[in-house]
Amino acid sequence: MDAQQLKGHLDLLLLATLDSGPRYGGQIITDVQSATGGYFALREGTLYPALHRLEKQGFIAGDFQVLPRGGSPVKVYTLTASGTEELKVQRDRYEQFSGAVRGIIGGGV
Amino acid sequence: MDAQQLKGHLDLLLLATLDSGPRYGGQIITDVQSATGGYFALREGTLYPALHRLEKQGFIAGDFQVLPRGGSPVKVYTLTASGTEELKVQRDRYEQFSGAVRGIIGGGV
DNA sequence: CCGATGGCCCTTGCTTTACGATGCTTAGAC
DNA sequence: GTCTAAGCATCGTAAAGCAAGGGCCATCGG
Repeated sequence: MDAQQLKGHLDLLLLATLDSGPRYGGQIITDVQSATGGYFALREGTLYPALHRLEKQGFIAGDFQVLPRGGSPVKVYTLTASGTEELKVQRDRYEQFSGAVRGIIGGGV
Repeated sequence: MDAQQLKGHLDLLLLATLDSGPRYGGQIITDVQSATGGYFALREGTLYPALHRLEKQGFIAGDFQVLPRGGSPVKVYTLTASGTEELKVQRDRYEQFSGAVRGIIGGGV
């Protein structure tokens, strides 16, 4: 994977991941990796600042919880109402981006 | 358009654009913009450094020419053989990237 | 009871790269 | 000779993912 390739698309991926249910950091990394066939291998230094950005913007909400299986409390992130809206916006923006790229590499124009 | 969205994909767009024929700077900007319905509006400060990168890597070759319509000489860039190879590689990489994104935002997983 | 281990969370500095603004060079018009 | 315009090039800035390191807490082994 190319690091630069991910820039500008990470927020979309995180919002979309949380759209299917709340998760904590380690889970997000695992799920993103498995959902993309191992293509996106997020690092902690990538994930946590991104989560904090999204939380600051009110798109997701973090809450420390103790899991049923015990262990230390983990910070579980949940998509908020405005986060659902933002997901829709970012999805549309990605479709525009994707369509624009196809317009060049696809048509040979 | 989001600036960050373009990161890591610009080289692909430039190679693909030159794949349909040699062009000079101003032409590339115009063609990319029209081929994407105005979505990608490249700036000079974005284009020229990128062209120099690609030229340094041997993927494109620049040559000053005087156009039939006269005027100052313009630097016409042509896709090289290794540039054609690179285009194929980058195209595949984009397909992987796109598939990975779809795996997350599409399936809702 | 106490130290070691591991998972999870967070932070700091680095690197890459698109962008904005600015300047230079050349050719043609007057 | 002077002036204008198009195209080419460059410098500084900012955004964001990455690598590396540190701290905390619960569990495990001695």
